[in-house]
This record gives sequence, structure tokens and C-alpha cells, in this order.
Amino acid sequence: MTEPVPLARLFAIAYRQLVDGLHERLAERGWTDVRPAFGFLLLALRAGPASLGDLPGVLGTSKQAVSKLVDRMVAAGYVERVPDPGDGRAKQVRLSSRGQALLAEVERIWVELEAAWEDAIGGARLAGLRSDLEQVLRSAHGGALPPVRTVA
Amino acid sequence: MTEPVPLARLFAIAYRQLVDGLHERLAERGWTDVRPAFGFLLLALRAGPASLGDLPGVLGTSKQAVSKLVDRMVAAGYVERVPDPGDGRAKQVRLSSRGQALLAEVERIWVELEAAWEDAIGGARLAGLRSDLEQVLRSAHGGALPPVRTVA
DNA sequence: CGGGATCGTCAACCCGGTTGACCATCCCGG
DNA sequence: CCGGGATGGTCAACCGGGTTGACGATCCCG
Repeated sequence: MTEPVPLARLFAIAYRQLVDGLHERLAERGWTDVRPAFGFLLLALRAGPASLGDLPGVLGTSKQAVSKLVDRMVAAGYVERVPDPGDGRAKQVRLSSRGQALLAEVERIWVELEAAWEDAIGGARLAGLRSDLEQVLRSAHGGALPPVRTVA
Repeated sequence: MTEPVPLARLFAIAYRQLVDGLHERLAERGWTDVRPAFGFLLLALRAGPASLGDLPGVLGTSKQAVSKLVDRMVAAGYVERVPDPGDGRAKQVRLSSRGQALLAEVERIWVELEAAWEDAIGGARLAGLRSDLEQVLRSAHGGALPPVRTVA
């Protein structure tokens, strides 16, 4: 064991495990048309509507990718595009009521899944894991939590 | 902060950060045709050649996806397909010498990147993070480290 | 020896991302 | 007051990596 499994792979496994668990539970509760990518936009709109132009910086993807993601989520009825009142070019994106319900369900499931992790390693170590991880990510990004994919 | 950022997102960010760092450094050192997906196969072949049929269980994808990945890596000169001596249907996959050199470079870079993390949170907390993470992943999978994507 | 199981590939498709081109709108300077 | 960048957003074409279904080749056992 001179070279243990790379940290990156542990993170990949952990991520998949949580996301798979999320969608499994969502499907069980009737949310069958939720794509994994939806979660990022959902979370970004948690604090309120956002201008489409601001989202690439938050999500860490191109504006075209954001546009396509919004398209899908509009088609699924989770968000709405509304024209910006003060700028004829701009549009805003906001959660529909169905989107808000989904967000609430997702947050409930995160709590459940993290509770399962607590059962495995205990609350103290889980809290430490979270805070250590947040610290190292923030330290590499000037104190703020970076987007998933560092924006180009 | 009733509901902090989900753990899953922290893992996604951490994963991207490490993988982006890896490929940045690889490119700096002349490895310009390495795709992110290569790493998984590289690691799987670290201990020696493997039968193509065994890889889906290790990588957590379908055998067709494995075949396509091997195609790409063969085209890039990192692995070789050799017929299984004892079974006319089966083929084995093994690292070429260039693949071994790449693997060595990748492992060197992981060490460098993890050293940077140590600078941020210290060696003890990094070690704790790793072992906690490994423990919770193993506990959900009967003691063994699961594949990235749980096999169907 | 023949029929089912297994190994691997091919083909078609999907999702989520990219880049480049483009139109509509804003806004500022001559 | 207008004309020309700069900006917001979409469309189109493409790519990587995954899926499922179908299929030929080979093995193995009754």
C-alpha cells in the first residue's frame, strides 16, 4: 500500500453514492423526471430568482449549457423564465411552485442520507469531515466556495 | 444556515478540483491527450493485466462502455489488447510501456496535489478525512471499496 | 456433437457539456 | 440624437462518455 487509492477517487465514489441515493429516493416518492444536473440549478435558485447571465459564474459552465439546462427544467415544469423588467435582453429564472416542492424534497433527502453517514462514522467525525473539506476548498479559492467546475 | 451546502456538492467540487489539477499538470509535462476517464482504467490495471470481462465490475460501467474506453486508450497508445491464451473469446488488457509511464506520472501528481491539501488543513486532518471517508464508503458496501458507479 | 451460456463488438441513442455564429437590446460618445 | 460597440441569450454542430439491444464467435457440458 505504498500508494493508497487517490483521494479523487474517494470523492467520486462518495459523490455517486449520494447522488444515486438521492435519485433513488426521489423516484420512490414520485419524482421520476429529475435529472442529476437539475440539482445545481435548484440550489442556485434557492435564495431567489437569478438572471440567466449570472448563472454561468455560479454553476461553472458556459451560458449555452445553462440555457439548455434551463430549457429542460422549464419543460419539466421546475423553473420559469421571466423577462427582466429593467432590461429587454435579459431574462430571469425562478423556481416554479413545483420546483420549490422538489427543492424541499431534495433537502429532506440530503438530511436523511447524511444521517445514514452519521450512523457509519458518528456525528463528530462527519462534522469534521465536512468542515475540513470546506476549509480546503475555500482556501484554494480565496475564502468563497468555488463552483463545481471552475469557471473558464 | 439551517441547511448548509450538501455534502454531495462538496464532493463534486473537490473531485473536479483534483481532476482539473491533475490534467493541468499532465498537460504541462507533455501528456496532452489524456482524457479524464483514462484514470479509472489506468488504476484498474495498476496491479497487472485484466480480462475485459472483469473490468465492468471494477469500473462500474457496462461492458460496452469499457470496450469503448479501451478503444480510445489503445488508439492513444496507453493500453494493449491481447488475446487470452486460454479462451478464444476473451481478451486481456494491459498497460503499454507508455501507459506505465503515464501511471507513474499520475501517481506522482496525486502526491503533489495531496501535499497541497496538507498545507491547507494539515496532515493529521487530511489523514482523518481520508480514513473517515474510506470507512463510510466501505461500511455501505460490505467492507470493500465500491466502484465509482455501483454496478447494475 | 449440438445447444445454451459467455465474451466482446457494433449500432443507435441520450445527456450534458463545448465552441462559434448570430440576433436583439442596451448604452455611451461624437 | 444617432450609430456603433458591448452585452444577454439562443441556435446549430459537435464531442465524450455513458446506455440498451442485437449479434457473431467461442466455449462447455449433457
